[in-house]
Amino acid sequence: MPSRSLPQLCVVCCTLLDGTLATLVTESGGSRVLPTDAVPERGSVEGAAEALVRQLLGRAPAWLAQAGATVDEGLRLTVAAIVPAGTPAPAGMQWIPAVRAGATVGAAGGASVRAALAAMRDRLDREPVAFRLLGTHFTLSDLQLVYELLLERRVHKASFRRALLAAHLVEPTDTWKSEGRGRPAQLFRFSPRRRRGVQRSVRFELLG
Amino acid sequence: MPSRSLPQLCVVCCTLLDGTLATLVTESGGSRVLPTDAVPERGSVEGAAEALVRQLLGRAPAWLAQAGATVDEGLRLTVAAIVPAGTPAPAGMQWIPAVRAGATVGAAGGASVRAALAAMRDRLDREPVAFRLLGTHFTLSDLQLVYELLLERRVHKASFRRALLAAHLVEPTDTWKSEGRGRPAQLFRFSPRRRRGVQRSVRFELLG
DNA sequence: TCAATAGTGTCTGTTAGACATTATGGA
DNA sequence: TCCATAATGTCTAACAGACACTATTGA
Repeated sequence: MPSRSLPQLCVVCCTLLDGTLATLVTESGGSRVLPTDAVPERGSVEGAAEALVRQLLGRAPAWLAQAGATVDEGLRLTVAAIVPAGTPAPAGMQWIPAVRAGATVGAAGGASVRAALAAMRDRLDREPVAFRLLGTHFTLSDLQLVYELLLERRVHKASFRRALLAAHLVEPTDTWKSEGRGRPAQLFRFSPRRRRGVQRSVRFELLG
Repeated sequence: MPSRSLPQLCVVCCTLLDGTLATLVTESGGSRVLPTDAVPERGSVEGAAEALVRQLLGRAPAWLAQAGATVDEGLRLTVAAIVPAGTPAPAGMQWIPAVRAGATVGAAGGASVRAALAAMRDRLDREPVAFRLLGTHFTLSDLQLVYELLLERRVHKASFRRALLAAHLVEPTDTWKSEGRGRPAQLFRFSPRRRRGVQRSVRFELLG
């Protein structure tokens, strides 16, 4: 039987750091690579990715999603993971800005980072991606920042808040956060919808 | 080295048949299974899926997308594929309605079918999924039917046509299709947008 | 008082969805 | 004539985006 490289599992672990999206990389002899492990023979892809994050950071990710598979030099699955802001990087690892990560972790790693960011963006309106990047309590400005980072575009403040509250997706708490200057911001909690809102129109965002 | 089952590539090949979505299955000793091949050691997942469809049906798929990976008993990648309506099933294979396929091809196969349908639905507004299920020419009623099949909900006719034409996503031809009864319908062509339309609002379709 | 950020009220143009109506074929 | 399907016109409520404004803190 010919030697066949084992399928690899590559995790793009993202968090919020200094107002930007950051990705976990391991320093490996001068260069940086994404954390990787072998795909197990039993279980699930998500379970293996969760175990890998837990082994690296000491805590389970708050959210996970598959982001694609490639076979350039052996099969390689990419999983996007989210850990809440404030998780420290252990020795030998670093949080680096996601926008720079693509150029830092090699060609295959860069493709994985882009695929993971796309997976998070595509699920932003169906899964609690933004809420998992934040903690349990957050201001609406925090939440808007996360949406703008993931969508890579500006979001209109008044419309954002209106739609958010109309969907009953967040609920206010009785605490406020003061950041030095400016009016203190009210803290909100994630409030999962009971039922899917009526989806009305059909979107055509099609390129060529 | 322990024997390790090779990664499998499973294709959920869909087409339009008698006004429903149909999926290609192979008859294998009384039971039906999804077409499967080994994942190659070089190349790409999409390339391998395309080759498998070409080998089965004698033609390349009109569209492809990865739909996920599972490791219940060995690694298994699922790819969703589309071939245009009218492609005949070769000997030993069958088109069966996609809604029934989930219960026909076993547990793992059923999960693959559901994942493939979800992949098509999720990309419906970004990629020409519906147009690839149809031929080069189609009526707007045909197109609306495909959207309704993939979204699994009714679509409002007037709004659908308005949004479609406003996006310049289709262009009329000077031919009409008559189906026996009723007024003949004008045939349209797919007309890819040059640039992405301005994306405005943020959607919150979030469940719990 | 000023700068900075949070949050709201109002207006306007766009559009989704409802509904009715016309158009055009076959039986 | 009747039926079936295609296609369009109009109305209304909802809503996105713009803008201006108020609110509340620290410096």
